[in-house]
Amino acid sequence: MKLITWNVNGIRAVERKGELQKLVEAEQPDFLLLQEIKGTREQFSKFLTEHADYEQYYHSAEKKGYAGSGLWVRKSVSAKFKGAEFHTDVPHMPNADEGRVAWLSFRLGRQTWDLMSIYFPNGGKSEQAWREKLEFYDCIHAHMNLLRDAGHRVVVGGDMNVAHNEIDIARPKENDGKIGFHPDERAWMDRVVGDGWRDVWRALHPDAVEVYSYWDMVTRARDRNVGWRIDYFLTCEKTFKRIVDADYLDAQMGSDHCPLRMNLDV
Amino acid sequence: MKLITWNVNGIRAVERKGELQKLVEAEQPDFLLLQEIKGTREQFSKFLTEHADYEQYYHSAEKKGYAGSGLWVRKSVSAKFKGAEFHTDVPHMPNADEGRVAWLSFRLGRQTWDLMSIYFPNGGKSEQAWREKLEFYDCIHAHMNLLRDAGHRVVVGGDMNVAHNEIDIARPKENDGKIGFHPDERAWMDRVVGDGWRDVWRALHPDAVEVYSYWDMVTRARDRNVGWRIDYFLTCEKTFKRIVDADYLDAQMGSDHCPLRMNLDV
DNA sequence: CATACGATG
DNA sequence: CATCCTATG
Repeated sequence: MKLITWNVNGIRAVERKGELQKLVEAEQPDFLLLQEIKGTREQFSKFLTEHADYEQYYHSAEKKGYAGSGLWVRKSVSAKFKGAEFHTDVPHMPNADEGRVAWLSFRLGRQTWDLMSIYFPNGGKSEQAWREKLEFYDCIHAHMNLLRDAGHRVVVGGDMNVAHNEIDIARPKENDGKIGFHPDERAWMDRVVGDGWRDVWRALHPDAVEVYSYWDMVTRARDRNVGWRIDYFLTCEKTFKRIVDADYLDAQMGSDHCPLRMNLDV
Repeated sequence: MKLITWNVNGIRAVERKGELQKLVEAEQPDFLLLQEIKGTREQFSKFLTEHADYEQYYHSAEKKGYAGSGLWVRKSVSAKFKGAEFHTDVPHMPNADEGRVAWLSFRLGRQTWDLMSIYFPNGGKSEQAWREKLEFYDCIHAHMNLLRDAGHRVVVGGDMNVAHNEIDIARPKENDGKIGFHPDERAWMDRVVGDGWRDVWRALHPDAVEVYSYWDMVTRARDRNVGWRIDYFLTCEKTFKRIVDADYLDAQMGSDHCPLRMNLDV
């Protein structure tokens, strides 16, 4: 089972550039988790809404052109699901109108799976936005635990807008305390990992350096690989045991983020 | 003496495309009258503000990125001026904060010249805008008369946002009564011409058809030459006697308008 | 369709 | 630097 998560920075933009098509054709993922779709289904082309091979779910922000998330499932895969449900609501979530969660729940055999595509807030807009980012972290963490405690297999993929450790960021000193590398955010990652959740790619590559998923466009940081690893797959232990591999697709262009892929032996 | 008037639809855009440079190098006009510059001097490049061969005057709107006019004078020409003054104010003008007039007054020999670059209002935004467009017409007409009555040689060039007669528009029937071909606007042109002002190009080419200066971008009307002749040079009789020729430069790209050129034997 | 703007990242 | 938005023509 192949899963990819990608912050597309405008799904219409990556489609216009042909980059989304390239990814889908080359990888043919079973699940594609999307963040920052920046639009609504009504604004999207048939490729994004009536794909022959995928069921395409979106959760758009109320505010036009802002944030939003999505989740595609290969039809040949979803055909095997029982009782599949698409959700967008997580209890006690701030920013509930910003379309940050696209969540598919389904049964496969006797197991219930929860697959969540999440675009965590940036939090740099205002003091209020920063407080809501921290709330958002706790809200998601609590919900992940709840699903796991119910015996589900849980996968959370997306742009978490935080680099966990110094190894996950090109300029740790310069960014210490800044949005995206603030102690309070890093402490959340610590708590989540300490709580038994696995940062899949890092767990498989504990010592790998200079691997990032986001680069600042203003400074053309991608040219020099001055990046941040802020896009993750997090899974419960039981799911992690099934992981085959995970890789950042850093050759994929079209966005200021690159996709993260993982394969699962289900 | 070569004069060109051009509604550039954003002077930074025509510069970025290299089209303004092409026009200036190919034509080397003595005067270049500009409309819809859409910006301020502070936003402009050295090419637009510190040209080796031109003095470059601008009148920008208060509202950012909106309207505005300009006037370039070849330095070798302005060197012969006495008492040159750049003006932006015309008495009783509505829309006085929209930068619609860039006006150079100077003496050459014993004669005083007034050369005005004017971007007339479109008037289609609201009822209020329509009323102000008609006011603007009268304000300009009165001012032209005033200068002429003072014994000046007067040239007004710009986007007048009205097609005078059926011959001046590709689809007269469909646009009858619409903004830009409304009886009240056409009547203004009638009054101005009846008052001794010359529509220079039309006076030289009374029967020429299918010659236009503006084409709708939405419908890609330029491909089919479905256009409007709304950019003019108007001169007083005494100036008209000195006109050598006039032509619309319809091969000039970069804007939704093409430039109008005229040569004057001074 | 195209040039501007402003918000957001 | 790049995605959206809206206003304007």
